[in-house]
Amino acid sequence: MTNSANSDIARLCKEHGLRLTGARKIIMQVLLKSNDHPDAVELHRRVSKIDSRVAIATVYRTLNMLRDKGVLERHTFADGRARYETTDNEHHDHLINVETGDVVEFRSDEIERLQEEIARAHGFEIVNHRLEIYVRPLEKPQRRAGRAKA
Amino acid sequence: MTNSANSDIARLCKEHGLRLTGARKIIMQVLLKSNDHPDAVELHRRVSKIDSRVAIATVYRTLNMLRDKGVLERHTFADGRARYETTDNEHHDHLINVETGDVVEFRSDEIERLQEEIARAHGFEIVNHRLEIYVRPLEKPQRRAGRAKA
DNA sequence: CTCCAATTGCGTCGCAATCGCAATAACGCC
DNA sequence: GGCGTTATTGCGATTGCGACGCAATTGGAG
Repeated sequence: MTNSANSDIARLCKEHGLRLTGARKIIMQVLLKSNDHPDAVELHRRVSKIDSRVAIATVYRTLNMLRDKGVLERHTFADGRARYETTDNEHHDHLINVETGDVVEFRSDEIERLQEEIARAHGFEIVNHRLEIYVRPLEKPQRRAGRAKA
Repeated sequence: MTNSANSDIARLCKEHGLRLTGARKIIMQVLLKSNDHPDAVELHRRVSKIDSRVAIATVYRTLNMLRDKGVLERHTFADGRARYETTDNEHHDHLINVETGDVVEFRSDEIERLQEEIARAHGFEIVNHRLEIYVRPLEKPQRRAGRAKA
């Protein structure tokens, strides 16, 4: 299992003319197995668990590099910290659970299309966009007047 | 012209039980006449032009206060800095011209509705949302292959 | 005019992110 | 395998935005 990931990482580095260093290996390995949307500090925490010598500056540098190469995407949600995810084939937007911080991905072709329309109507073309919906779990339908207990 | 603005400001302060101080008068006056979406530093720059003694900390404090009172909205676009605008009656989203930094407001009921749908479909209710479309002016239709001149 | 709490200005802090630089380590070459 | 070159790293310091503590100032009610 680590095998395929390893070769992916090696290939990625080769393709972009980057040295396959220890820090890079670990950081990319952690990234690839992260399905959530961790921030740099959280990533550093996970990386440190594997090799505590890796500096957070290196995490930031690697993250920026991978973003520049198009391997990663960086999102800055309302809490301020930047969070990362590996670029996937298809664009998507985010639902953010304000109670837990969890992120759910979604995609709406209809919204995408409407955005295009709006931009064009204003004489623009879209470079990029971001749509974040901050949400809270729906109360389960209750028999009586539900009251959230403190 | 300064008159009506002045009374607006005075009224705002009264309504919220705030002292009508010199700094406040200037900051609010600058805010009311700003149609763009300035950040705190830019606001401070403008305020300083009127009274250079006003500290940026006061600008931040006033901005936060006004946001808490619902008079202002704070947006954090992709560049990181928070930008402010006076709250208007109706929610809107933003088109941001990446070449100039200019901001255009728009609203799409259809997009709003779709968001509701999506959130509900995932078992959430919307607390808040933000949609920013980063755009670039459409090339004017040209006769020949248009080339943006440097 | 007086008094006192609200407000301000200044300096400092906190946090995320970046940077400069000396030390280290990939990797092409032999 | 050993070498030399140069990218990369770790460290500490720094930046930039924003917030805060505190002493000095100042609205504005009486």
